Amino acid sequence: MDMIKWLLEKLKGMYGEMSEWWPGETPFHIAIGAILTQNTTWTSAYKSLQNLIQAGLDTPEALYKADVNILMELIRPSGFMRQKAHYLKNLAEFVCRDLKCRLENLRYVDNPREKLLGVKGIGKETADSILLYGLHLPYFVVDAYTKRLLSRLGIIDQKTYYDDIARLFTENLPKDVKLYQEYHALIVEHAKRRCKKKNPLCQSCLLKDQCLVGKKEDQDTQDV
DNA sequence: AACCAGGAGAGAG
DNA sequence: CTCTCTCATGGT
Repeated sequence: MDMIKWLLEKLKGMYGEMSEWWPGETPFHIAIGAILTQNTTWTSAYKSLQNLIQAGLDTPEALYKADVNILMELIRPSGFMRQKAHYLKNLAEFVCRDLKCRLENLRYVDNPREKLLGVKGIGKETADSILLYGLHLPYFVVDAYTKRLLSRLGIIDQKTYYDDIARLFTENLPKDVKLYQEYHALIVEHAKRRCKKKNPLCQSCLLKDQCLVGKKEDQDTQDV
């Protein structure tokens, strides 16, 4: 009855291995990308990230000193430029002030997750993304896809909290960073493939979390 | 031409 | 604590 492990095997069978799913040369690049990709596609976030790298604003020091108006132009492609520009500066300020300008030092402090959550602009998913993909620490990333998929499968209901969903994974899987990384990647990869059919219960659609065309939320909790 | 994308913060009740 | 609103741009 371990749906978590069952789902993992199912997804692996469908999409194969997901190695190096989150590109990034440095942990700080991962962190920047995590903020930039909030509620946008990775391709858009990637353009902004490249702009920052090209402008030499991809280090905590440079970002900390950078002019916000310049930042806003560079990250325009990924949307929400006004707030994200400040979010990036908040991140840079935190890293410089509390971590001696090295994000890697977050490994050696107590409650690294709480420290990240203290930065305005870094919520739970962003924090966990930084920890898991940037610092290779065993935190499970939960996003809207994860929540929708699990609720569609009847494993959880729609109002289950983030931390409870994350715990569902960590308690039913070996504590393995690579495994956490791949599992989340598989869920996102799966969600990106839009379902052609409209029947949410058809066998081929069973795992699709966007079978209900045009509906962002399930309009009811129809039992299977 | 609506709809959504690898969310988060702020405000109201 | 639980909704609801806003934020911006780019691609179907």
